[in-house]
Amino acid sequence: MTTREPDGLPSQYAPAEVETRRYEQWEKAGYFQPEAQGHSQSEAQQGAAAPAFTIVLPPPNVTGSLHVGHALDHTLMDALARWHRMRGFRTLWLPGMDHAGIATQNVVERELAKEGLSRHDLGREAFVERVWRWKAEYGGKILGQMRRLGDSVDWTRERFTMDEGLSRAVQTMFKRLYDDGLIYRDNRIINWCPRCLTALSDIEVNHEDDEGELVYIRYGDNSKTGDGAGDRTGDGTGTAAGAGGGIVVATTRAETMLGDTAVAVHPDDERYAHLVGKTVELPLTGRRIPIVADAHVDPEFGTGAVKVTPAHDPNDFEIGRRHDLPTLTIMDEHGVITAPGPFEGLDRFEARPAIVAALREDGRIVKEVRPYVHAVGHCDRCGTVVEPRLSLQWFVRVATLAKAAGDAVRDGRTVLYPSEMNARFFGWVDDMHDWCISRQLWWGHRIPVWYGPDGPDGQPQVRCVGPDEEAPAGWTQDADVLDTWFSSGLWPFSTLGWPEPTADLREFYPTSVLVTGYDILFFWVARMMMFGTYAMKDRAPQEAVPFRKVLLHGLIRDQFGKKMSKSKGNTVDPLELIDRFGADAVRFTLARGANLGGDMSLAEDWVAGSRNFCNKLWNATRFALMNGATSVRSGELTELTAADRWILSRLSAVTGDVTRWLDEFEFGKACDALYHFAWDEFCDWYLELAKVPLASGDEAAAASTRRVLGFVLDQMLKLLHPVMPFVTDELWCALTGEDSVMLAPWPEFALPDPAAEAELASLMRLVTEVRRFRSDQGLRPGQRVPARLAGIEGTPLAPHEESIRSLLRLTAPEDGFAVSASLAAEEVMVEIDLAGTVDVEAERKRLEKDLAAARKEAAQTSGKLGNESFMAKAPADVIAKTRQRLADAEADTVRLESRLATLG
RNA sequence: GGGCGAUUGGCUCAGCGGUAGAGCGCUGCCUUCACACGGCAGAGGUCACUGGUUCGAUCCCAGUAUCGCCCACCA
Repeated sequence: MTTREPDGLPSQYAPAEVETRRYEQWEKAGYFQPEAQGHSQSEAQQGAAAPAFTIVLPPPNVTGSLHVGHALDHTLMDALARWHRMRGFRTLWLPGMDHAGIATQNVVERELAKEGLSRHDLGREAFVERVWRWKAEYGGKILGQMRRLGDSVDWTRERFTMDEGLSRAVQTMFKRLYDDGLIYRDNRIINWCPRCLTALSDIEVNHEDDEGELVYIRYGDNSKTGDGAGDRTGDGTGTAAGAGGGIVVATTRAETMLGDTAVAVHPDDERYAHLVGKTVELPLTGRRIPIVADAHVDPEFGTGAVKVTPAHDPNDFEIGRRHDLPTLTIMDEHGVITAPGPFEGLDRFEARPAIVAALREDGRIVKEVRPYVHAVGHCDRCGTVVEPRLSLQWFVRVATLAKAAGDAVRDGRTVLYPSEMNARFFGWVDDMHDWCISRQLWWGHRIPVWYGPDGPDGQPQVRCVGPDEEAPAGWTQDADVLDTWFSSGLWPFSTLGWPEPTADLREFYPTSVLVTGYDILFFWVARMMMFGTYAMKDRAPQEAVPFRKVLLHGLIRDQFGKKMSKSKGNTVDPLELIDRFGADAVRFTLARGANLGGDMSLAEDWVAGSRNFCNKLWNATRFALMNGATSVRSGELTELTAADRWILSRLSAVTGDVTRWLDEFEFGKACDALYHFAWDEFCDWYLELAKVPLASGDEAAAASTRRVLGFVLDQMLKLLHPVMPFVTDELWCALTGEDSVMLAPWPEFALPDPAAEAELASLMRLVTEVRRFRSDQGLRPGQRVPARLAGIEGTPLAPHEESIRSLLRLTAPEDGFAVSASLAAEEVMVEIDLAGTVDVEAERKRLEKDLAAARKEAAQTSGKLGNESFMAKAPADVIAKTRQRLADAEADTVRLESRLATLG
């Protein structure tokens, strides 16, 4: 039940209204823009320009909506941005979106299909126009969702990979690479998606284990004697080339045999040495093809003989080049057989069994068919099995670019977190294939190359056209567009105005940190580093890299540790969680689970737990306000009690810890530290202790406590703000009367007090001990019990007698007080009058259990101290600690024995 | 096929060469005047297995098992 209290704050935090109002206020005030952040509050930085802190948002697909992976990504980025803003950095978090070539085109094509149209019915220009219309209407849903999360991005600098400035950047980059000979066009085997009808780069292909068949086929015919291989075989050279003659090859893609133009064996393979240079007959076709020797062949695999299909397999293509074999294309772009004959017009997956069946008509040809599980490439976008296809495409020559990217990490100009990712990164950049960048799509950046009339060499003239150049009249532009990742690779600098020498580029590049899941380290990070170091090569090397740090966080799994996927139905919608628990709760849960390098699981229960934490903060602040707390500066903290000095000492520790953890991207540890400080130390102990002076009637003591309450709360809310922006802003403003905590200076408070910590630790041990007794005795928590704290005078706990009595609900001894139980704790004998109702058996059981534990501990530690090897080799501090443990255990033993004795 | 990581209470995870931690869940008591989205107390683990190094191993090393991820042009 929510009741409205006199202080104006209801007893439960209601996130929805606060979130909407606060976000609007922040945006309106311009806090997200570095220009409006007013960097004058930090004395340390006066006179000097505030340092810049930059994050570019990994641009989500224009087709996308916010999933829980984004929510984690964004929470970490926003926490970093907010933290740096509070520390006085000119902070820019730049948002934007990716045009997502294939994904977007597919979406719009599906929409067209509902109208019975294909993109070809519209034509290129109208189709692209239609995609833009789709974008205007439905695209970018994710941007609105980011506001719900509280993302403090600078909306005035939002960019899109297809907007005019970025398109110029793309064209400029292409032209520079082209002029430097780093872009070329070639006829090569590329990954082809027969459904999307476009080339794909290696990273757009996912390898999955599929069940297939390995078919052993005998090439060459020994039913007739005569030329070729047949007449020399059958001489016991093994099963491969054995009885029956010819040569047996193994294949998983039987249909490609129609395009075979050779059989290859290893040059050192003695089984086949006599066949090299001969020809065999290719079944079903009547063609004779040569047997060649090539070192690529693995003699151990299959029969050691490989069919060679240069037009349909990348390895075979290379073999074909080395041996000058013809390329025979037998399939069209849809994966339909085009080779004349009975299989023409069949889809590749229909042709495969059909061809095996046809081969089987002659019982001697198919030697064996065995089930075979092997990795097959699938289109990243639609899942269709990728077909290697020979075609004319554009490529980036990556060797030098990739090396530069690798060097940036090797030199420490860019640091990966966690560093375990270095090995993966190097493995990738050091062995990268040339990047196929042309796509047979309509949605994307058109390749800026134009073709004219034939030149002197009989080939059409080619010209790469820069952004400020005109193509010669009458020439035609290349029909293809660029891979989406080409433009995203420019993101850290194209968004800041490159290639123009803008002020933003000067100030905010290199960006400070890139935050992303480790799954796209290679997709995207490596490319940005290749392009960034190249585009900025006129800068000093350490200023050329696109980011100084890369934070790679784990993936989010469900509560059972399983990867989330739509097909499993175990996805979590972050917006629904925000609706139910509030954005701060979702953010805190994600940040708390974010351990460097580790994946995290997400369950609703934890979000509920974080929601409870928000509410705890809410009520702690409400309590403080109801008691007249206001924020003060640390200089106003005077007349401090031990409890005050204790909480201030703990605040000092958590301030240092949180700052350090954030600096190391250890969000989980920072959140844990704050959670325990706020809940266990501040709420459960300090607020309870504070009730004594607040209610004491001693106005000086109450005023001092109000100041400490206000100060600690003020600092604590600031420390929490990067991760929980909404609730902290609302509460901090209620406490201080300021407009927003967003630009409040980050706490640097340090007032450690070991003596106070020791004193309060002693108090807590005593209180806990007596509470346990009370619980064991079945006393209701609220029940007042007469008690005497015998012997407290002169101990460090003496000043706390009133607090102890308050925490334990102990009343002063009155007439007729009779000790029915006494517990020795912390040098104090707590004598309690239970009016004779003490449960002796329960107490005896408890004491005997504790006594057994204490004796065991004493025996163990004493044994250790009697061990010569231990005493000789263990370090002094360990021995000292062990001695202390023994002393404690012995003291406990004595104490417990005496308590047992008093039970009678 | 290659590389990397994981294996700790019911669940999800921290931790770390020297007395096992958290959150949630669980048990008992309690509407004590900030909060039942709460308070207090409590139960629960031979830190995957087998060896090794060490005075001492959950932690270091080797091997085994299981799981996960990334990379991959052996047909």
